[in-house]
Amino acid sequence: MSRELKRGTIELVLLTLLEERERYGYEIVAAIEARSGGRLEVKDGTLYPVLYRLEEGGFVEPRWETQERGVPRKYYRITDGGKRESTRLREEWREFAAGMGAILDRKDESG
Amino acid sequence: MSRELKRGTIELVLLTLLEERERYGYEIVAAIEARSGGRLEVKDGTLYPVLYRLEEGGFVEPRWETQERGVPRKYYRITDGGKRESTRLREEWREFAAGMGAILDRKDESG
DNA sequence: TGTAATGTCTTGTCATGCAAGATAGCTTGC
DNA sequence: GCAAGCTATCTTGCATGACAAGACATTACA
Repeated sequence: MSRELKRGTIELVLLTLLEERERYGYEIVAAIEARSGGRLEVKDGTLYPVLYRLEEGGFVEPRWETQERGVPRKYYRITDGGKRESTRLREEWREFAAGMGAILDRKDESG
Repeated sequence: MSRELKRGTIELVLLTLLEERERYGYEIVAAIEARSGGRLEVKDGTLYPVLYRLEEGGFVEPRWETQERGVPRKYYRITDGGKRESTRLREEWREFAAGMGAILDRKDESG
């Protein structure tokens, strides 16, 4: 999938997944691919910087969890501000997708 | 509308409009805004470089038309290769939008 | 021993939308 | 005559962000 198409959408994807429950980065990467039926893929080198941006914006909060075995995991929880941001971004996405649809799907000849 | 969301979609929008008929740049700017119901807007400083990329790729061909009055217009015609590219980009967009929908619209709790 | 999976993080690169400006012809109004 | 505004194309430089590539650490399995 084109790199450029994803631009501006990853924040929304992350916030949407975190609205359901706390998750850690590595888990999110797999969730995105599974949920989208393999249509979307986000690399970890992309994901972590996005999580930091969200954290700086106050949209998510991290929490380290040490495992009995294995590497420690950094869980992210969405904040109230994050939920509002998620709603805003989702609306923006819908508007954009509707605009694309209006251009791509039109069958009449006006304009 | 967010600048980032548009990335990677403008080529498809232009090719789609040019599949209907020959158009010139200034006309395309207005058509995009009108067609999308104001949801999409592309600036001329964006449009012309995109047209050059499409021309370099052999997807469109320009033709100058001198008006009886007014500034000369550069009309662009889509090529066969451009039509194939348009189909390819449209399919890519549909896959991407479907992937986004799968993540944003899911109501069940699996995954 | 080495290979792969899990897990987080950083640096540098590249593509591209657009702000801002230039250029030029025509029209309208003062 | 001249300013303002619309039509129309073009260029330069900047900001953004996805990601390739690598580092690092732990666990598991051959």
